[in-house]
Amino acid sequence: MPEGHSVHRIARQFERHFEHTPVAVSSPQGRFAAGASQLDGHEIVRSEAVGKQMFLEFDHGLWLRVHLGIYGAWDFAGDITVDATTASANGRMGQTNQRGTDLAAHEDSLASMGAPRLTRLRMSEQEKLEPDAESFPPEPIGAVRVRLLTRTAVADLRGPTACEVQTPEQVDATIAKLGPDPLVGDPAAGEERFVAAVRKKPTPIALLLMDQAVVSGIGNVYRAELLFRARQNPFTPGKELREEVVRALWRDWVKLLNIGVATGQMLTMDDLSDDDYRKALASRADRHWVYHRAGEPCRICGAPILMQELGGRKLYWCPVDQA
DNA sequence: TGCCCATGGTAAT
DNA sequence: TTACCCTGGGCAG
Repeated sequence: MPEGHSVHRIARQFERHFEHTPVAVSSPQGRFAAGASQLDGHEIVRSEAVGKQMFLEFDHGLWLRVHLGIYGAWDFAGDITVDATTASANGRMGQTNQRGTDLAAHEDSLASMGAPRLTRLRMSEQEKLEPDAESFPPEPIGAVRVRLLTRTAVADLRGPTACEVQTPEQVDATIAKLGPDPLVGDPAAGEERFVAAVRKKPTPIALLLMDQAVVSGIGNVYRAELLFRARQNPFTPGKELREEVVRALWRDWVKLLNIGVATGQMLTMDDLSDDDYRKALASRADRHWVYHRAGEPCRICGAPILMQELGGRKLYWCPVDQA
């Protein structure tokens, strides 16, 4: 269930630890045996994320496309590192509140806290790094659809919605169906595509933000939080939104995505006091404006947050601030 | 300890 | 429209 930010982080792991070295590809679970044999022994030459999809290019021109879906996950083990960041992408660099450095220290400690050479990193909606005393490579845990193994690192994929070998043409076709991802291609062009797509549709903006053909990478959490941050009613048809409002939604998505990629967490309350910000980092609870807060008081006006199923997903909003 | 649900998209029906 | 993927966190008991 990772939203877009996690997939970019996962692609970065492959970039750092799996490119330009032969990869043994197997399917311990068996369901990807045929695909694995097409890729086995080749080198990965490129790792890309577009929205919630990830693409690994192999040196003979074939690609592996993976979509984690609601509970897919990658487990990395071996000589790998967690992505320690400077939090520079979260817009706080240079400010006086020290949050960026707090965050960097937090992640550094995770990566270096007596970390042995062999570590295990689970990347799904949350990230967990733990020492791994086992021998290398470790036994697959659970139903491993694909195992990618190099001399020093291993990545196990479990429970994906999509996992298939694609030709370059098929990759192009898949990406062509996706809306813009702020971290792929020209962000300004992405903004124009997003604005045009939203403003011609009668569909409620809450549905458009979740539509991967309109914009890539937004999931149920970011959708709810973006709409609250913009103080927009989720049911307003896209075509009725003022252009400035749609542009502001895109720019806020760019901001939240960058924070997510830098921190590995969906931090959506960036206007908190320093104290509350540390609490939000420390505990997973209470870190959102409206997501998963049905019945609880709005953090701004106190009105009970509403929840309604829309398009098969739960939508949360404040009936007063987003009237 | 067991049950339910979840930060999705695909494919069968 | 519904089943599937078949995991893991939260929570009731």
